[in-house]
Amino acid sequence: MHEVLAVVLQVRAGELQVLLWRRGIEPEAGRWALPGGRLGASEDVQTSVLRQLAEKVDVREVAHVEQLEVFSAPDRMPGARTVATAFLGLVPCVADPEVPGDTAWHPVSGVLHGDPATAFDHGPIVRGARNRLRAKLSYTNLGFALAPPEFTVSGLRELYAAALGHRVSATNLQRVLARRGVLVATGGTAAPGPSGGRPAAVYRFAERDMRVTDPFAVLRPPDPRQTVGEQLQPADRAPSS
Amino acid sequence: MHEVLAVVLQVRAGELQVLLWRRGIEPEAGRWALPGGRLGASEDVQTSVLRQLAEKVDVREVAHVEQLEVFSAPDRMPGARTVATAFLGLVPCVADPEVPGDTAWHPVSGVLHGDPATAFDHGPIVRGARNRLRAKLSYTNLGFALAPPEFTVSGLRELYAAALGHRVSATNLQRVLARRGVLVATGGTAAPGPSGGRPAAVYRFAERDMRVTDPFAVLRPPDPRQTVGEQLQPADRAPSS
DNA sequence: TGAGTTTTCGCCTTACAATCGAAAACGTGA
DNA sequence: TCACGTTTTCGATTGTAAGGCGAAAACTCA
Repeated sequence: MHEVLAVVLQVRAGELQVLLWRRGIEPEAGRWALPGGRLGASEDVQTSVLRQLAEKVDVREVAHVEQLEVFSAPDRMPGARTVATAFLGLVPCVADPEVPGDTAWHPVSGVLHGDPATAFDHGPIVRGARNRLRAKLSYTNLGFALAPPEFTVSGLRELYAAALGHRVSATNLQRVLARRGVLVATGGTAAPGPSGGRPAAVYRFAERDMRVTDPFAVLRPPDPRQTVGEQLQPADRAPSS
Repeated sequence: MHEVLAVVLQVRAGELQVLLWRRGIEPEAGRWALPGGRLGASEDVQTSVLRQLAEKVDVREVAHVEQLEVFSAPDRMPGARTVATAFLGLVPCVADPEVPGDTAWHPVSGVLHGDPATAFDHGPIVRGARNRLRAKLSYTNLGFALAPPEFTVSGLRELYAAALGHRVSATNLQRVLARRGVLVATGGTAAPGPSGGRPAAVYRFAERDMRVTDPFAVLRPPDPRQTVGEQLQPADRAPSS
């Protein structure tokens, strides 16, 4: 038996949260589980996870999906042996999808400390998803999947701080992402807050597909034409991990 | 049905090569396939791929194994629907494992151009493995899995050049890896070549387990104690991708 | 108009990769 | 034995990018 599981993450109330549903029946009744389900006969795993997610949230609100890892310990679940392919899904913070009654958002930091208790091996899966998100926020333009279409630098700073779990300098964020060509100024400005202050410039992400922005400078080809063997293929541009 | 597939890579004759076996029976008879096979009932996918690999090469020669990706297109193989979990395996260049008669090493650059022809979707799987190796060579100490226990900088340079597919500066390689604490001088020197020259210093890798050495400087915590939410767990040190 | 607030910009420091050149250590051949 | 070529290693320099700090800009409210 093969199942797919989705770790859907969103920054809500200044905190990184994960979508879980409360199991009503045994085994593990009362514990919280990741959305997902059985892989269908005529779909691949990515199609399957998007289909199953549609039962929990509006799929159009999921801005990015990628494969995480296979969990296959024989005893990871009671009953028939089940292999799980885990996915990471990201929802922009402006979306507020309607969720079924048994489903709710929970802060990731709490879940990783057992609050609330998770079913089966779903806790480690959430940890892996959070680690992947943190890493990719640093060397890709993945922020687009957490941010609204347009935003201010300080708004984006709060998103990054929540997702990364540490302070982020707005000055640096602006400069680093601008130099990499990730951020583009729209020209507009946002209304200042109630206590005044200079109006913030409005930005958007240049692209809304994931792209590696930090080409691991260490061992970069010294000259584009000095590569040996075959040339770089388009598929090589964004390694899945 | 679930199968595991291994992309076993090694630098041989100055070139990155992959271990393939020639299919003798239909379907796809005569084409070259990745080693692997059916997932057993009482093993997880990593155990399974190591077990199946033991039939092709001596497992003790595989210095590093990691999960790549799940391939699950319903029509990826004829017959019963089969989901494949692909793995990357690395063999040090000094090893020369005995392989069965139907099995042989092939240069990755040729395989990616259809020489020799590969079975099913194994071509794209090899491409994914090569891309993963190239990326991780740059920001981890993964070189230990391709190199002999002891080596000279110029020897290591050739390995990196073969795996990465572009020229690598020996001077920079030495300094970058030394500063990161990846390389350690043994104190010994290698015998000079037939045309003389200064004897090269002998180095080894400080660790033989994969470790991320470039902590994505961009959005690093400004101070270790300023992280919000939970602290970093040991499991967070080496994200699997 | 002045005080307070928030954002933005410029300068400085630090870290690291890449390049260049010199010095060190060896073999070969005159 | 001594000059020469070869190969490796080390030091100095340059360029790029990130992080930190503070000043200036732009707004609200009293």
